[in-house]
Amino acid sequence: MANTIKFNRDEVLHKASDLFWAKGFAGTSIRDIQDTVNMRPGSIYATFGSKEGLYKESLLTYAQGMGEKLDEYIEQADSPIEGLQKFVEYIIIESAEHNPSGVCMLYKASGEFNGQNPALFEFSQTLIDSVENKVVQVFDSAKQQGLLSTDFDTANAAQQFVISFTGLRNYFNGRNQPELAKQLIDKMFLSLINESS
Amino acid sequence: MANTIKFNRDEVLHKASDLFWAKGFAGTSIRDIQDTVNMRPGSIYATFGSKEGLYKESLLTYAQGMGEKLDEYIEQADSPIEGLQKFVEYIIIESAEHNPSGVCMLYKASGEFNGQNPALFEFSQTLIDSVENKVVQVFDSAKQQGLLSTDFDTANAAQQFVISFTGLRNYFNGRNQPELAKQLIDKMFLSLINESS
DNA sequence: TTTGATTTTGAGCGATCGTTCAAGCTATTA
DNA sequence: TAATAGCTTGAACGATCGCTCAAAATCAAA
Repeated sequence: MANTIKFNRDEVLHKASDLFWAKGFAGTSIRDIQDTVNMRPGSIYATFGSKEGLYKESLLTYAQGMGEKLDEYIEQADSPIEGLQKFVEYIIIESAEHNPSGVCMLYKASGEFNGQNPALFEFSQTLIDSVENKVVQVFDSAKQQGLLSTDFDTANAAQQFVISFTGLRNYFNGRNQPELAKQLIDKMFLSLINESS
Repeated sequence: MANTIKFNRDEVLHKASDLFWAKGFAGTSIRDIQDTVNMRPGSIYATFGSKEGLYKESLLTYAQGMGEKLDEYIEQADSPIEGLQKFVEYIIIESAEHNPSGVCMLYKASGEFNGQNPALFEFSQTLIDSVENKVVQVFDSAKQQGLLSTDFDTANAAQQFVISFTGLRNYFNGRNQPELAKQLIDKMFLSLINESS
């Protein structure tokens, strides 16, 4: 009945996501994309509409991928909070060198688009909010399992977590000091547990 | 003997700095620069060499300007640490709306150039390091004035400060919640003082 | 095997990019 | 006042930008 689609949408989005993550929206050209996803401009535009459309889906792909990674770490760990900490160590220390960028793509987007592209800025903010909400659920889950005191403020802890995590991630962008990073991550989780109850 | 220079170098650099800060390096065109600094391309290139050269000087101008602002706040305050806190409140709360960008230009640069432009990345890292060094001096100064215990770890406090500050700044990028910001800044300084001695 | 709906292809559009440079202008000196 | 050194000007270069679309290719249904 028709010609069939040759590319794998998810694969293309992951590759585009990594490229945008590394080079930013303005710093990435459609020809860069063509080369890394092996598609011709006509197919790209037929599928994603525009550079902005492709970026939007790429950012969502990034956020979902991170969410899934976090789920994996939590599932494998003995407790939700231990899983969260292992996830942080993975992001800041283990995956740091082979990652497209040392900073969170969501914050990179938020910083690039604030005041420049309201639609993409708002979209990035929405995803950032969903991250914080997800972390609240992690703490809630730990609380339900009796791993945190009953007066533990999970919303406050999630907020502190997001702030400290992005601070640490920025600090170790381009800095290769795994043992220091490990120290500061330990310290961060200690403060998190102690100061929210 | 010759025609005279018509522009004010410092004024031009501050305007270029604000533009680069807002739009990023890749997102800013020389024609954008021409319009905001009111210079023709020939003059710009005769003065700064290239877009990269102008950016480099603009980033330095930003860092110096922030350093001077911090000095002002410290001079006006009763203690160095109070000055530091007022400076943070100025950056995150007061100046937030009329600032070119809600995130630190140094970290924006660091994030944009890591893996893309080694020269500019290294330059941004150098300036970031100098910020941390400056904050160490602030804490040292407070210590010398007897405002901190003798075993207060100023290097550690400066490191924690830089991490928390950038975390907070990113968190409040595009978010207008001054009272929450004030709360979290207070909390940050309390932790800073208590945990480094 | 033919038909036809659908996807892929890639040359190329107009706009904009960073940058150059010959020509014009300006203020000091002789 | 004429000469000249140094700055400003802006047209224009080749490259690249995001994007379009007619033509070619593909595969299932008839």
